[in-house]
Amino acid sequence: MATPLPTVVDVYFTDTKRTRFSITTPCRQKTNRKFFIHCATSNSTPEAPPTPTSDNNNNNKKNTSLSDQLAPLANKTLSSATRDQSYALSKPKSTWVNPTKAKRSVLSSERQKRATYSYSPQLRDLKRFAQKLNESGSSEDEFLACLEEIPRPISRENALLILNTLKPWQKTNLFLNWIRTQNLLPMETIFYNVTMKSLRFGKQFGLIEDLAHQMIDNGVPLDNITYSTIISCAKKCNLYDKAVHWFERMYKTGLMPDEVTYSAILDVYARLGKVEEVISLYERGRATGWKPDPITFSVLGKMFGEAGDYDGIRYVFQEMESVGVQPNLVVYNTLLEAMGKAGKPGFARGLFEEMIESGIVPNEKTLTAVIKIYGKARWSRDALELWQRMKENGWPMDFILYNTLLNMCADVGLVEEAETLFRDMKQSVHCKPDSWSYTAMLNIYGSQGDVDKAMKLFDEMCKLGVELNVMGFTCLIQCLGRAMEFDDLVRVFDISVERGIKPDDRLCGCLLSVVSLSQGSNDEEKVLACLQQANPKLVAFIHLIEDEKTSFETVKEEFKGIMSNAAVEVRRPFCNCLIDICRNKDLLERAHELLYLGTLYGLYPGLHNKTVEEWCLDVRSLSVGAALTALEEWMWTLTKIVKREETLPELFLAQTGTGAHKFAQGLNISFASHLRKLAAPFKQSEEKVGCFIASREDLVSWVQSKSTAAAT
DNA sequence: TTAGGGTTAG
Repeated sequence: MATPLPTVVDVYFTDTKRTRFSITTPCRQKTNRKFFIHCATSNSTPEAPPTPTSDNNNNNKKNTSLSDQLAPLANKTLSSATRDQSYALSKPKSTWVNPTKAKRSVLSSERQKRATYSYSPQLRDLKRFAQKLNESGSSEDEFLACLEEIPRPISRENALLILNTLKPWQKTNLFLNWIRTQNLLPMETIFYNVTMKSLRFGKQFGLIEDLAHQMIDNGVPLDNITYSTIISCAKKCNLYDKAVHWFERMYKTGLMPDEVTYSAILDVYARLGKVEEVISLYERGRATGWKPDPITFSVLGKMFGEAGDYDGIRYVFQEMESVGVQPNLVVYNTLLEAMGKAGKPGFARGLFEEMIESGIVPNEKTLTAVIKIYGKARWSRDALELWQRMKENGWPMDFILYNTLLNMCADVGLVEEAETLFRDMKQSVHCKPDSWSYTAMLNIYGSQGDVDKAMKLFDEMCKLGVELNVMGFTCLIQCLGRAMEFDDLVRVFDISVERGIKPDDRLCGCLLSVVSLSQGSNDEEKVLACLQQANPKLVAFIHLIEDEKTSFETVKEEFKGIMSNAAVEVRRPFCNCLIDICRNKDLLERAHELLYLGTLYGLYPGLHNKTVEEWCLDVRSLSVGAALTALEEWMWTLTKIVKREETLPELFLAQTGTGAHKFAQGLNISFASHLRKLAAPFKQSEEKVGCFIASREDLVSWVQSKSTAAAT
């Protein structure tokens, strides 16, 4: 569903930074280890730790069932379907405040012990037999016929050996069923657990549930291993509600989860985005003496990363330090990924170096995460240095890492490096270029405007049968549009339609930008016809705004409709292109209306920044047309303020940026030229590139000279 | 993998 379009008022409130939590979890163990995260300052003051209770929790819960004890948890926390955005991370629940009352455990302090078993001495012939079963026909009859030849009477150990060896899941399941129906052995939990593991491989959640019900019906107890297998299978099948259902059932039947089951369910809530529930469960566990392990921290780290919640990530570090857990490779990988998602490339770099210093060797996932972060941050030097280190140290590579390196090259504009890498991939045995690799190359050539190479690649893909997806087509269309090769563009678009590619909002945005480029040429109609197929409403809107008779109210209404239906990430580009289209047609007033509407609906946050000392216009995320419109608007406003003799700051600043992306330069030049046209008193800053500066005196005298000129 | 939990791509 489309995300509702907020107004600036909504944006103001949702963007308001709140201190979401303070750390209340006590620092039980002070360690001397220094996490890099110390460089991030925390304003939160740790509250007093919960007073430890000397008595044994069991004394308090003797007379109540576990499900009664946990009723508040099961009924309130676990079943809560809504996520309160304004969670207060460490606010203790009121039920825990009384320090004289023992806290109820929510998880067992010890992991479930495994029953020991050993295989019979006739291991070899049984293994051979199990192998034969594996190779037998896949029908039930063939399998049962093969079972007739079992070399010896089945014992518990023999049955386990065979169950553990059988694959695929169909055979494991058939064998379990055979043991049960033959009444050869008393059915034990472990038989079911081993079978469930096999079924999980095959993502057979329905069958796992059937087995669980069979256990219940026949009085075979479900233990922590059973529940964690059920939960992890539900997770694997994206059946999170089922995972929650079985977890709640476990509590209701009085079985206490151990740390494995507990972290499995934490992960379920994390994936559901139920951050508050996860924190509540985590802190409840902590408050009753649980020492979480690296897996738990990985779950928490991933959750905060998905939420882009840097405070949350910091909390994970603080908790790890407080508990005395050293991050392992997976925890580092998760937290690196999380840092990237939270938009903290500097901290990610620090964390990566800390990891290397601690002696942990990065794997493909680590390097993929870090290269991606450097690429998105446009840190080409760091990316290239890391790439060099990867080669020197012989760190592991896989095809995802190769493709990530290609994407990084696209992000920072490294064309030759990408070409070399792409050639290496073609020559490699295990990392042949796939659809992702080709798309990355198309992205590079597309951004660079190298039509010949992009089209050559396109032909190569067609010849080799490499699938081209909507993103690949978008890159290609963008490339052809920038090169004004409109006939080829239409041809490529038609091929995409023939291949059943469904145009998404990004492709429409790309076509919209080509419309603005094609204006005034004979090809404008051809491009519009493509856009008409992809998004007819957008074309109707273009016609509407181009008609000078259309009222502002109508434009506003239709604009709202267009933007509400568009994906959030394309709304600003849409608005930018529409403004460009109006300016190309000399519809300046309409351009200003659209900029106003874009601002009203929060598409340009941070366009104006004011402090007592300086006012800044930041047009770095605007198209040329939109930036010039914003500049005009600003000059009009400043003129009015000067004339009204209101308070002004010392300094005025306009930021265009320098086009950190090698492929996206030009705004700076157009902006400078427009400033000259307006004769506005801004000068390119010598210290800060991509910045235009004017003093209050310059501005005031400019306004006064304009007024004098107008009067004479 | 000889019964259970966590990490990589527009």
